Amino acid sequence: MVRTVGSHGPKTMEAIRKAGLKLIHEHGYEAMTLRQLAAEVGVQVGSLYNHISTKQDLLFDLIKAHMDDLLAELEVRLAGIDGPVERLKAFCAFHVAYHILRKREVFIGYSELRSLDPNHYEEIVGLRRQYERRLTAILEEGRQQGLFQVGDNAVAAYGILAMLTGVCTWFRPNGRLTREQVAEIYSDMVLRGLVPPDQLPASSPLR
Amino acid sequence: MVRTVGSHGPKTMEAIRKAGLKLIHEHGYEAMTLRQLAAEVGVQVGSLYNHISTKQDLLFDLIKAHMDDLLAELEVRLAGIDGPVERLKAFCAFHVAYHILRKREVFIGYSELRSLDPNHYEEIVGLRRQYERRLTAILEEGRQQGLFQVGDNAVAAYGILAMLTGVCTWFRPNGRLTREQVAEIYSDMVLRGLVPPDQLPASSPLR
Amino acid sequence: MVRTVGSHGPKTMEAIRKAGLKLIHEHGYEAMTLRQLAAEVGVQVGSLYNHISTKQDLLFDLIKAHMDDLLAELEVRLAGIDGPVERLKAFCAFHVAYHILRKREVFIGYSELRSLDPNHYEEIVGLRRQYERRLTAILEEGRQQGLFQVGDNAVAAYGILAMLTGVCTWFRPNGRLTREQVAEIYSDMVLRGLVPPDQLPASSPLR
Amino acid sequence: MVRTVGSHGPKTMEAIRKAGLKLIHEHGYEAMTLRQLAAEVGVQVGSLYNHISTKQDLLFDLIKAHMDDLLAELEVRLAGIDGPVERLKAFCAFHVAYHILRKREVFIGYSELRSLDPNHYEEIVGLRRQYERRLTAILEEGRQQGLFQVGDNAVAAYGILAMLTGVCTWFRPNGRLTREQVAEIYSDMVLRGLVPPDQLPASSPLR
DNA sequence: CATGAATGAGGCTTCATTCAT
DNA sequence: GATGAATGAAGCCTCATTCAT
Repeated sequence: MVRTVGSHGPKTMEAIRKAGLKLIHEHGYEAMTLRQLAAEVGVQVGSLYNHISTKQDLLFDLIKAHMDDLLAELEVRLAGIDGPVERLKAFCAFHVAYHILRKREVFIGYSELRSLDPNHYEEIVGLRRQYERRLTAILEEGRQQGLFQVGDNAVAAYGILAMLTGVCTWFRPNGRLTREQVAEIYSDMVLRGLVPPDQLPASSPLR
Repeated sequence: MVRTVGSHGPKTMEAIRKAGLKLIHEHGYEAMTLRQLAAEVGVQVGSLYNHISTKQDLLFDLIKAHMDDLLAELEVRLAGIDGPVERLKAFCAFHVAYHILRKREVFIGYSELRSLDPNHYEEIVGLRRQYERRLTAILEEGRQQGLFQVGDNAVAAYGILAMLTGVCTWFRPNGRLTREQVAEIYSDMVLRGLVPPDQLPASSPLR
Repeated sequence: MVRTVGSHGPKTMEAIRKAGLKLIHEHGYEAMTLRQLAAEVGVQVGSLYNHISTKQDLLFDLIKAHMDDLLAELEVRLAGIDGPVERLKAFCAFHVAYHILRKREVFIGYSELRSLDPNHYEEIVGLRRQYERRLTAILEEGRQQGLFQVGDNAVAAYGILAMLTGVCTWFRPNGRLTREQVAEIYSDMVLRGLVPPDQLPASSPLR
Repeated sequence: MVRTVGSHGPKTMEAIRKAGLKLIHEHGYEAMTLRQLAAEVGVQVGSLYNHISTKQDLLFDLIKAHMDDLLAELEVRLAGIDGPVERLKAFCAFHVAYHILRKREVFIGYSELRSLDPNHYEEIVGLRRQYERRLTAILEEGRQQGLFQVGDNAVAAYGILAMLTGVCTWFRPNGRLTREQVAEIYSDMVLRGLVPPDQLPASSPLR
């Protein structure tokens, strides 16, 4: 249990967020105690309340910040990319990369939804729907242009998201495959699941 | 909220398991209290201890029983089916069906792993690996026979499992699609992600 | 700090009420801690919650029981007594006696009103008004019969109640005066404050 | 809720006393928190300690100042008044007026005595006794001159003080009666409770 | 087997107070 | 003189677990 003794002043809030992320990821929100959190930060339990208003609020803050980032970075990534196939590839690559790099936020964002207060829950679910709509819009566009063969638009979106997100479960930074390789493999799988072979871009080797 | 008031005799243990499943699914293991459980069963808290030895043990029992069933039923389903393509289709259909029918067990089996004691954890993870090996074996067989084009065997297995398992997240019993339709859609997506078009069985319309 | 070690079973609730009365009287509701209460009862803090639902509820219970008793016993005391003068004397005697015998309940009933939840507060204030109306009814009756000379009915009632109630502040069980003597002195003062001398009953010596 | 935002300089202490008076009256000393106090003053919690040394000390200051004022103003009021009957009337009128005008100080001075440290408690009780002795001296003088008929000197004093003080409980500034009328009514009641009718001054109509 | 009550640890939160800036 | 953050104790309450009846 690392102890950043003497963390002080405006840095404390950042330390709390970081420690909260770590502990909630490890033990779950319900199982994490503020004693653990305070110890990890290197501070007395009561001092936490100079920075957060409630354990519940800390959870919401973390998830909200994650969702905001996710949406904002996706926007940046898709900007200027045209055509459903290229946009889908970009989406997949982005999703995999983000989910590898911010594994813990992602995990918490999914698994601790039920620990949110009803109001907080609604807000986060709304953001999540916004994100999903980015993908369904691409699928719909591709379908209308006759590029994608999709049994059901929504089912396909759910399936794709679940598959891509699964990367969090097993990816290890120093494993056999690099982040880019994994993104490539997944993008391929998704595209081949949707695009008739003769429409596949030449750049996608059937390796 | 079913409440088997005054449940007696050997039925109580069954009621506890059922209520536990429900409550852990709703609130999570850490968040569920034995008071809630007792109330759901229609019994006083102390009485639970005539049937379970520990809250932790109840969790393990539920997950273990689920894993045993999963493995046993898969065995039954694959029995007598030959050829990687057909076996893969059977696997997908089974996985989807089971995950739809026993949503709560499945969810708990994934999300509450971290709440298990180390020993219990190891045992369950072992069973889970057994299950995954059933899939990788099929993939490997298909690859060796030149039927599947897989970038990476393990990555493909993880991707497939994550995608199929995702069905729990969104499937609603009385929704637009039947269980069979969903199984078909998913099987298709998986097969097309792995099998070169000319190898696809005629029975799989590219609808 | 007396410790009734081993208090058990159905006696515990009674012990809690008794200890609560004592401690709230001594330190005030806000200042009394459940640690103190549990220690006084001879029990762990958590055990209190097998008998009370909340610190606030204990306070309400104590005050409510006191008000119910006060009203019930007054009814008994006034039963069968006729005529405003005799009824006023009986009221005074009863009030003084009750307030001497149940000093602590009385004190708490006054001073901790503000610590009650709004709902509880309203209920108790309603009962208190009922009690005051018993006195104003007597005063009004006496005034209509020309027996009492009262500047203002309500002011007189408040004045009388405040005076009589003040006995709690100073009376000591083994002091110079007996409970009956004090009741007599107070009754006299009240009657002489209201009744013209020629209407005073012969039984009230101007000693 | 007046909020003197940004109160500066020597005015802050006065604002603290005023806010303290209000909040202790409303919630009681134990229930009032320094956070509430600071908010009411329009200052951060820590800043309070530039003006007070302790929460306990603030309480003592407020009560002590009240008692000092009470004694000093009584002295002024009684100065130059001769004869037990007139002095008693003056005492009653003063007591009622003061208790109406400084309701909150009075209330706190009674009800928060028990929240004082032992040393502070003794000092305040001493001052209170000084005040009571002013009344008993008048009663004793009247008795020796054969003007008052008192069953018991001390009991009478307690009774009178309790009655007069009770005015705090119900008087409303814009109610049916003026402060002067109430003082008159109370004085009458007290005098008639003590003075044989033939000794009553002509100025006191038996209205 | 069920119950009700006890335990002791620990949960989140708030408190009065201190002190560097 | 004001501020914000730290402290450590303590607040009420809930928990899983035990056990006599």
